Amino acid sequence: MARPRKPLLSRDRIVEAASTLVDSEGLEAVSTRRLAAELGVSGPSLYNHFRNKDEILDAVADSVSAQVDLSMFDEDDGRDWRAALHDWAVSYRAALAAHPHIVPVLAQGPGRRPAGLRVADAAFGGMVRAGWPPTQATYIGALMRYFVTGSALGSFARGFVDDETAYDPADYPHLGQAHLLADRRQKVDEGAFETGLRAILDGLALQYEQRTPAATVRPSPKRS
Amino acid sequence: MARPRKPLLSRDRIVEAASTLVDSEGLEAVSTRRLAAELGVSGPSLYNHFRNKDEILDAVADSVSAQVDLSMFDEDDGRDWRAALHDWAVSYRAALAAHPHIVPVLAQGPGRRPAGLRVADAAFGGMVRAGWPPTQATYIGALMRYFVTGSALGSFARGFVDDETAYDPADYPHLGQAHLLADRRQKVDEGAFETGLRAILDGLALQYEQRTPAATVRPSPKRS
DNA sequence: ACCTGAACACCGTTCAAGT
DNA sequence: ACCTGAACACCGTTCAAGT
Repeated sequence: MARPRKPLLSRDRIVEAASTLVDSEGLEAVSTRRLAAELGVSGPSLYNHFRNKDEILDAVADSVSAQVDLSMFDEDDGRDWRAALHDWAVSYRAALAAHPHIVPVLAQGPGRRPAGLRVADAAFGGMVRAGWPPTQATYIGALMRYFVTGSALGSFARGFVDDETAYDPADYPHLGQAHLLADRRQKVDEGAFETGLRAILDGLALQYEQRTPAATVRPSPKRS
Repeated sequence: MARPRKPLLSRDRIVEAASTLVDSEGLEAVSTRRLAAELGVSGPSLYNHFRNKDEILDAVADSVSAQVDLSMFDEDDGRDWRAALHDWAVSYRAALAAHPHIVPVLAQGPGRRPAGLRVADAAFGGMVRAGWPPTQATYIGALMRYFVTGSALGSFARGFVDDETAYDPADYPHLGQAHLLADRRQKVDEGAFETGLRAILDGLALQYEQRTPAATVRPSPKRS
């Protein structure tokens, strides 16, 4: 056929097909040839739209970042910084959990992914407006990302073998067999996320009270 | 040559060579053929010692977990749970930071990696002995792992392009150009880790005070 | 500009054959 | 038991050729 009058491909179509493939069969199922076949074209066609395979995967990862709700950081949103951070973390984690196979790509720093940077930017802006010093605001955005991506990636619920005999209790004196069951593992992930999120927010609240009252942008929430 | 009287390979030698290769040239440089060449054997030889390439990488990851200091959870260590958790997190992160290229493998849950499970087991045991209820102790081990692996993996210091013009300020109104410079990024990682760790420990301390004083592991955990 | 087939330099893994 | 070369079924990417 060679070149058709209407392009067969577009970046969006490629990203969409790649996302579907990643979600249904995992990262390793994505080869340029397989992906091209899924799109009804030959492998090298993709190189008219992306420089290489990594850029395609980056774009897939970024499309997940784009689904993270950032409205809690809007100027006219009523919530205080703590509630905003909480809601953000929950939305962030939900977005990643919906596409677990791409998380390893997404977790590797915001790098050159626009939506990933937008997430960092929004959180930073929200914290500064709430009265956090810029340096601290940067740290908060980063540490929340560490925690959320870490929890989405390093889930207890994944990577275990569902064969209790694979884990000798003598090797792990404290870790009961119960911890290694599938049901239990998912509860561990949820509990650990909630516990960790609460601890982070409580701990940040202490730091907020003690912060050097340098930059306040609005009336000032002060301590209650 | 075929089979020599003394085996040319061993699991340890393979893991060592793979680690060196991962550290020096990154994950993608590790192919079974390249690794075998580095060891002076042919590719398929590796399959006498490992079932597949993934098992080799798991072993490399586990050798990093094995370097995490766990002595702070020893029965006769004087530190309280908070100090133990702090020192553990710092040692944990240092171990990962020393081998950044294998972190994506390591971060994917403790799975079937013995040393990874031993890390989880030790932390759990230490928290229970300090008076945390078992459920909370499990959560703490998991959430700390999320945070530490997330910070080692998702570092701001990696994945950025060192070309300021690549990031249009109009796209990220709050994120100044300064954030995107290499020096700055490393400081962000350190600051974010310290700030996050402190927040987690402070927050957990609040939860510790309010915990249901149900289980203290010795003399007898039974409440009834 | 955008797609193609052919080609290059690789992969992971299996397997029969050697000792 | 442990290594080999050959082979299979793949890879990512380049490139000249087609429209």
